[in-house]
Amino acid sequence: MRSLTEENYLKAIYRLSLNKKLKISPTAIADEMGVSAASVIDMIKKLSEKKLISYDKVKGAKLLERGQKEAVAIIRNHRLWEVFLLEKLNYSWDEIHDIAEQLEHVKHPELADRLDVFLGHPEYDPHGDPIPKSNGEIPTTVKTLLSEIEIGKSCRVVAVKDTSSVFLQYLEQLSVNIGTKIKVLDIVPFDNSMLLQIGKEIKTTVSKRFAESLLVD
Amino acid sequence: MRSLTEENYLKAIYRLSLNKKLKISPTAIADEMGVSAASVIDMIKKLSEKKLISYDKVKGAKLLERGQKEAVAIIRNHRLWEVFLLEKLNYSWDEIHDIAEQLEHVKHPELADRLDVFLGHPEYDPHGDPIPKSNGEIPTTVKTLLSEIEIGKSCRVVAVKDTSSVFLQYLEQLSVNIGTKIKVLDIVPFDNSMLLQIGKEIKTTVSKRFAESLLVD
DNA sequence: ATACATAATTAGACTCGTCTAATAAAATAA
DNA sequence: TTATTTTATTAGACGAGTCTAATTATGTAT
Repeated sequence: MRSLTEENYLKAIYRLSLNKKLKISPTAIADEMGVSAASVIDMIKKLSEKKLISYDKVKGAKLLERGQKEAVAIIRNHRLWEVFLLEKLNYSWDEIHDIAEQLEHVKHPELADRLDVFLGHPEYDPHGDPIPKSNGEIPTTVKTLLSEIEIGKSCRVVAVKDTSSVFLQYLEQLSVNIGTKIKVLDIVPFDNSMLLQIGKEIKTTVSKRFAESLLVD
Repeated sequence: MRSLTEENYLKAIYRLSLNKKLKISPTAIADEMGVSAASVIDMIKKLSEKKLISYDKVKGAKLLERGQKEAVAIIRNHRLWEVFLLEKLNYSWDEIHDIAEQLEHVKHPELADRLDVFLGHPEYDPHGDPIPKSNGEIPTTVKTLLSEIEIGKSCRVVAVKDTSSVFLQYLEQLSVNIGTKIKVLDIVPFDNSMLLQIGKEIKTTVSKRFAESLLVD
């Protein structure tokens, strides 16, 4: 059985490991978790003893197979719950993270899988991050920015990159949601503004900045 | 902010308070929680200081207004999540309790209310316990045992009282689920067995014991 | 290569929730 | 009413996870 705290350390180390360049030092983990370096050292000892991570002063920390598996499972839970909160409970983008942070630690065999089925096997969470599969495999992120779509092509919104409320309100105004179909009708060469057909009804022009904040497939 | 442990004590005291006769003594709480009496004493001090409960050696412990409110909120969460797990994730009766035990502590304003809306304002959880309203009001349990239904009357299954797997499998075999309509066609005076019309298809006789294990409205 | 700065580690303390063992108080039985 | 049993309470310890304040290593710049 893994404690809440241990799980959070694994998650933090996982997150840091995504940035291949960076060495996962005690201080890096301390910053990520908002605790003191001393606390991190203690936990590193504990997780190493449990063979969840390896640690060496020069190379830093690294998830071992079991630790990696557990971290990914938690991320999977987190992202599935985010989808649930947004799609089923109509929470907004900016609220779901904190709640999912709690839900991700609820443990029961099958829970993630059942949630996955219930949600219709979503591939991305509402922030555009891929949802790991049951076996721990993480679909290589092929999410595309709307700004990369060519004239004449259509796509569907899978996530937002910017979650500021101004942006979200703008989306709402344009009736853009996850799943909304968008066709790129034209691109203005001057500033790369895009003329879009949003769903069936709306036709509008958006800035390059806007197009770089929407993820589509 | 309430700790997990504090919440569990409040819940335990609430549960004990339902049995009006019983004095809520440290030992009673210890038994309910599966901890030592010494631990309970400590927590009683803590909860009293926080004005969540009152305590007096002779009268025992009692929830104060705030404690009561918090306990009921947790129960509400628990029961709503149970409905979710059963109805949406297709978990079985005997699995939902343990998961709900974890989910009930997830905190966010509106979470319970949104879940309530999503589930269509259920009145009972799958064990037949009433789900407290948002304002803390608990619908007075008017659930009836199937055994109390008169000949010729119809009712709908709202919950089960017995959650043993033999019983649940029996129900499955009879196609009895929450919501299933049952009409009492006859009662055998000898042993109070009941002849039932279950849904449209099935007509069968069940024992008194069976009829006392099903809750209907 | 020495000096200064940063990072890692250790030591010791604190809080929370738990325990066992000892003691005090109350309830019950003889 | 005294003896016995049960319950409440206190004292002291422990593990988990945290902290601050040393201390020791490591790096970096001059």
